[in-house]
Amino acid sequence: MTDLKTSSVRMRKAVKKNFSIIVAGPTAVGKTAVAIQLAKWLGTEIVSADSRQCYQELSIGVARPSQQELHAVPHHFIASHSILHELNAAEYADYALSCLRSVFQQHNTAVVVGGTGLYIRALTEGLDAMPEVDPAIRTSILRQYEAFGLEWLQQQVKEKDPLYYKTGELQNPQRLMRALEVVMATGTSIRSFQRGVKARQPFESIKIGLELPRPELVARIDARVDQMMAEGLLDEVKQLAELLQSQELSRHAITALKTVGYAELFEYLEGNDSLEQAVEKIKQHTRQYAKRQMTWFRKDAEISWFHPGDLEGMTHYIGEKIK
RNA sequence: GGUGCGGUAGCUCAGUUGGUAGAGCAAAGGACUGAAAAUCCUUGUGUCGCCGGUUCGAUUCCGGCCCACACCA
Repeated sequence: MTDLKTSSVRMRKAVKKNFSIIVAGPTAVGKTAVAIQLAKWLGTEIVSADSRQCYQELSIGVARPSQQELHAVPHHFIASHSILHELNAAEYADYALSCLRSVFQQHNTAVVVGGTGLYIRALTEGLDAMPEVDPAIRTSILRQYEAFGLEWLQQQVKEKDPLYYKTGELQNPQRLMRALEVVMATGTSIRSFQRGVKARQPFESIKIGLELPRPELVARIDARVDQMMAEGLLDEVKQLAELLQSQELSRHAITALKTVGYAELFEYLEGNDSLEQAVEKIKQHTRQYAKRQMTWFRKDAEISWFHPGDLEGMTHYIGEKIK
């Protein structure tokens, strides 16, 4: 009798599974609309995987979902953080995972949408555990790099982390500084922490990629940038400039402001470009960004690709997977 | 009409003391483990404005023409 009971409980546990429907794709392809439709269809909530829509201070330029869209389906990781406290992929993974856990208390599916490939990977596969690095070490390295340049950085890495020097990107200051801060903090090469082990997450991922023919995507990007300008992106940037001034901060010190649509308009406000030039650059840089996103997502063999209008195809595909 | 400056890669320009040319940006492809809308890597044949002349050889020198800009009339 008791045996039977425990085995049936076990059965139910084994059958019960949580699914994250991951919606990925380049910027302006139409992810937001698709995610909302899918979330409604599944009767569940959305966790964003967008490294910029999470900032309260950025709205028009990062194509944050509208109030109406946000009311249609509960969203997580949208306008939830401040540019004054920047986050990274690891913090995102922790945050998003706890969002998913709470969604899974009520539902056995969740929709994850976003164009930030690294964040999606961090959430679905986890990141290797890395040692804490004293922020003072980081700032000191950054200051010295700014003072002495790339050659100094390369020399430091060569001396302190020859393994990274042999295998890393020697022209990429961000990576070199990261490698350097880790050896300086721990005495051990960053390579020894990068195990590449996939974490076992409390859900199964179903990855959906959205794709449009390039000319169509480019047309959508151009139209969306024009619309952002019409909606008052320039005012949003001016407000940011005021915020920076009141905090005595340089925009260059805040990575979240190195965002397409913002950096170019700051250049305009600083008198380095005409408004027309700035807008043209926003379009250009958005195209380049979309291309980088496609490069990232294309090599993920787990993604099934759909036209953003093919909702039927997506629901059919998801239905097969979760039944 | 005159004078000056220029016409070289899709764009902005560098250069060749005569042996057919190279940067930045754009474009295309790629990478990516705590900055990721970030950061980085790879890829450059183009009647060197047109027509003549000099020369073994002209994009480079000379002449003419066309075009653009500036100034003078």
